[in-house]
Amino acid sequence: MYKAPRGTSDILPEDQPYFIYIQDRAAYYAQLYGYKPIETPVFEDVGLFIRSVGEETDIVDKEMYVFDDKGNSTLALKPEGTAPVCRAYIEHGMQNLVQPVKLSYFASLFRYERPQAGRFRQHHQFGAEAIGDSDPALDAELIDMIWNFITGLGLTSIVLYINSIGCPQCRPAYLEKLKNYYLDKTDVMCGDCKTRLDKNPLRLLDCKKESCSALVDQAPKSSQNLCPECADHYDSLKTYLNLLAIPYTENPTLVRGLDYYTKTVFEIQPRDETGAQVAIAGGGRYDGLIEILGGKPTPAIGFGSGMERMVLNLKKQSVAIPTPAPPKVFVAYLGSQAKQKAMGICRDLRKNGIASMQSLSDKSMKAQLKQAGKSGATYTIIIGEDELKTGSVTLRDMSEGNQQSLSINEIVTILKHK
RNA sequence: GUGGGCGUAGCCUAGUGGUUAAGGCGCCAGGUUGUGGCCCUGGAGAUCGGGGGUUCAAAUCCCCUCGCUCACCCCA
Repeated sequence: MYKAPRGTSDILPEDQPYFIYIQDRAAYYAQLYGYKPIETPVFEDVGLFIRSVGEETDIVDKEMYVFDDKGNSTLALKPEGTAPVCRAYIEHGMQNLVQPVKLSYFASLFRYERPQAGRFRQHHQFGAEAIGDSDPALDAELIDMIWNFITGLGLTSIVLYINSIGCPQCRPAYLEKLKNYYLDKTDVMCGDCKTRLDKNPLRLLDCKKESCSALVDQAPKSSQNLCPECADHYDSLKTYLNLLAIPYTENPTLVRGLDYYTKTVFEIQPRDETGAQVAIAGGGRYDGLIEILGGKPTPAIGFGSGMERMVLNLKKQSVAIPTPAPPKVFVAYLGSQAKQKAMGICRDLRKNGIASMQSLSDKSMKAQLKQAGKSGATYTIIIGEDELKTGSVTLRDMSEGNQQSLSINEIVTILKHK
């Protein structure tokens, strides 16, 4: 028996309304804030991700699906959405458009990792990137959009965390300070943190281990070690968020796993979650990325939001979502002549935009009515020998249970007005 | 990659060494020669995740393996 590969899943009809709902709302907000849709390939040159996300990150180091194609290109299923959009920005000369260029996307992303609650090998994100403007007002506007989008879904008890992790001017000095702080404490650090000290010191700050939390509390914070430009940027962001009435929580231990982030970083999470992989959305500024990828120095900011995690929280919070409309009409028949009439009636109903179903395989009337009931149809049209003789159909109201005889020629017109 | 929990029909669950593995939901059919939702009756559907071992006898005990799941790392 074949099964869906580990970490992947079929999004079955019963879950589709959630995804459709989220996509609808996302597209609405993207449009509302002036973001234009873009779609990039499912796979890209592997170098794009190595250069942008960072060689030392887990995403590149151990989570990418990499393969060689028959033309000896080394490709990777995209593990994140920002780098491809930046590649497209550069490739299509979008620096010649009015800046910032605002782009939004839906994408399947692939990471080879052990699945658990809210984490998969293939998942879906809604993301947006605003490229070509360094003003913190843009940061605020983007955060405003994602905040309104997520709260607009009906999710409650969510919290927005923000932080600033500086820029190439101020971060090196901060990282030195951080390392020096930890250097003489290695005997009380957990094993993971010892590795982090060497490999990715920023990560020291979000160690969840009880034993390390005291160290984290006392550790120097990036937001207090910013250069004047970054400090101004962070202050302005907070001013603008206040102005927009977006509730935020400064979180000095919020760091992001991708190398390209600068200045502003943020995450949206459900409140009071004990588990760890709870971020519904995350993003930040990446002022150096376009240049790294071969474009002119261009500031930018973006975010990604996980659709599966939104679904998870919508279900957890029992948020009512729009359900798809059932067919209005089910057409039941008895006999081969009536079957032909039934098919014609269905065709005419559909031509008039009336969603219709019929059974097609000569089932008993009882079975057909049962199927009609299950389908949720408002009405059932019944056509058998009696109706054929008189050129009529029987129209049954499925919730009332009553029925009437109507001319076969009028049935479409009548149903159009029901 | 590391650690915990769990694998019995499509779904949920009973059975923890002894005949043909039980029930509920769902599905199909009949009760109603053309009428759903309630009820009644019947039916289909399970190599008890897979392999090996112990035993007269294994869903049940042991070993291995695969899968699912939760957590860690990391991330949406």
